[in-house]
Amino acid sequence: MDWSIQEIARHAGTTSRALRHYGDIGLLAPSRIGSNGYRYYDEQALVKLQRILLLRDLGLGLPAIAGVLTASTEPVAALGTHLDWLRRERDRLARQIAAVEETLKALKGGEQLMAEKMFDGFDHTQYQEEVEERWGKEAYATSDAWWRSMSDAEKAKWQERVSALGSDWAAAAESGIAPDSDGAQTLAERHVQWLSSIPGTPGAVKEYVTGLGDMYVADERFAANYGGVAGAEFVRDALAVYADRHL
Amino acid sequence: MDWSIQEIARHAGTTSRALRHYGDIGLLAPSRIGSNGYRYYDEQALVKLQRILLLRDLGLGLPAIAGVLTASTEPVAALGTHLDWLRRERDRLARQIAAVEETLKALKGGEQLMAEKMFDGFDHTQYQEEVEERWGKEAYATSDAWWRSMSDAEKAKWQERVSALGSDWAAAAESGIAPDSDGAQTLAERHVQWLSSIPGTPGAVKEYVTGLGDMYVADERFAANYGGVAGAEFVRDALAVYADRHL
DNA sequence: GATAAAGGTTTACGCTGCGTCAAGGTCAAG
DNA sequence: CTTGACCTTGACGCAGCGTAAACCTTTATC
Repeated sequence: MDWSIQEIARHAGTTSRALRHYGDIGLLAPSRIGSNGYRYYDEQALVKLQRILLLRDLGLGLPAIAGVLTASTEPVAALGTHLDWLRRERDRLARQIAAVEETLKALKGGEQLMAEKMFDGFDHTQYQEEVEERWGKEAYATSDAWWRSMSDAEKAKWQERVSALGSDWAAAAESGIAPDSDGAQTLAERHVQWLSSIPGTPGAVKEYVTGLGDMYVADERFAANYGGVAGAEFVRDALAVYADRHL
Repeated sequence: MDWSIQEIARHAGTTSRALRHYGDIGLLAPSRIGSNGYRYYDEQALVKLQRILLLRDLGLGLPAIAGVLTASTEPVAALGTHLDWLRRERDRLARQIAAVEETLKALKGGEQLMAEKMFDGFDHTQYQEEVEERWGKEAYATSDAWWRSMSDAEKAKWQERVSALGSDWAAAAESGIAPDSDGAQTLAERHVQWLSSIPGTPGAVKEYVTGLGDMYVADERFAANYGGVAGAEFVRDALAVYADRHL
């Protein structure tokens, strides 16, 4: 009482190719192989195949399925792990959808929306003098050209990154951890990397970084981005430690 | 004013490997290649790279990004298409999560829950005589062994499929479409495939399929699964047409 | 008994986006 | 001259099969 590969494939709602694949990876061997090389499957194999397909429908990977089938893994454990992964994936997708929606909205809304929010409040024209004075005209021109070349979508995304960094700093400052703690230093590293990604700036240069830290504290327009003066002080201290250690 | 591959990679927050990859696929070429073969990137390249990374962060595929960069695709269109895909993926994940959760619940809940709901109301012991009479003792024994060998999770999944099929039939019947319409015939095919997946049954045999159709109408315990007698009649007619055409 | 239609076999590339060796040049520093 | 850091070009690996390619077997038909 057995079936050919096509027959069992139709029975179970899959393809002969998949069955050969399962055979290749040792997940489900034919119950019998004819002298002509044909694969034949019996009822036991069909039952096993249905278990495989069921678990696969739930999204489990073939190795995980193999674990369950050989009883080397508890089904509950395997599905539990899998469920965690599914939920993380769902959350990731949800965030990505939100980001794309925002980007699209910005794209359709027009350009000038972004102009004021540049660099998260760091308007190019508004701060032009300051930047030129501190870092030279060249730096400003380069940075400006860079910003202008970005599309709205890119500007929006940039904004997102900037504000994410800002709120992370604010949260860290409020949590009461030390500026030289691992958590704060991780943020400092992100901050420096972010700075380095702006063309026309000195990037990861000690004086530049510490100088900026001072500026954040001194100028409340900047401080606002990090949860006020207290937050800015935290940022400054963390950056100073980081610069001292790595730059 | 240009950077080495590592430098620009750190600037932009990616890896040198990715940059080589982008070069290989023609997405972003180095602005200059030294006599030693080293890749160098200038500011224009950095800007382009940042656009690439931004779009990639939104989940766009590299080919789609290439389309946007070469201005052969509207960013709004590309992101719109992408958004649709993201949403479908999210929905698929949500359904899968629900399925896994249900399966887990069933697994943890114990075994006897399923025993009565077998075959969506088609309890083995309850209908044993009927099955034996119609299809012989062997068929029943085979089918029974098959069912018993399944885990709760598998039984649950099976239930799900059965009830999905039933409600699809009921909906089709109520929608007023003809039994020989494409929609109904698609369901008939699913139905036959489902039947074929039960070991010990004749499977896709004309007499078996049409006979079952008659049984669904004659026995209201079965008819209930398809939205009552009217639904069962619809199923019977659709199956008859299908059997006539394909079996 | 010849022939054609189904169905079977193995072998192997393709897809996504790089990570990760492998094997070996280049370059600045000690 | 030697390290060590950084660069190069291949090329495999991953998940799960889809999809030819090239070639037998079995089955149905004439």
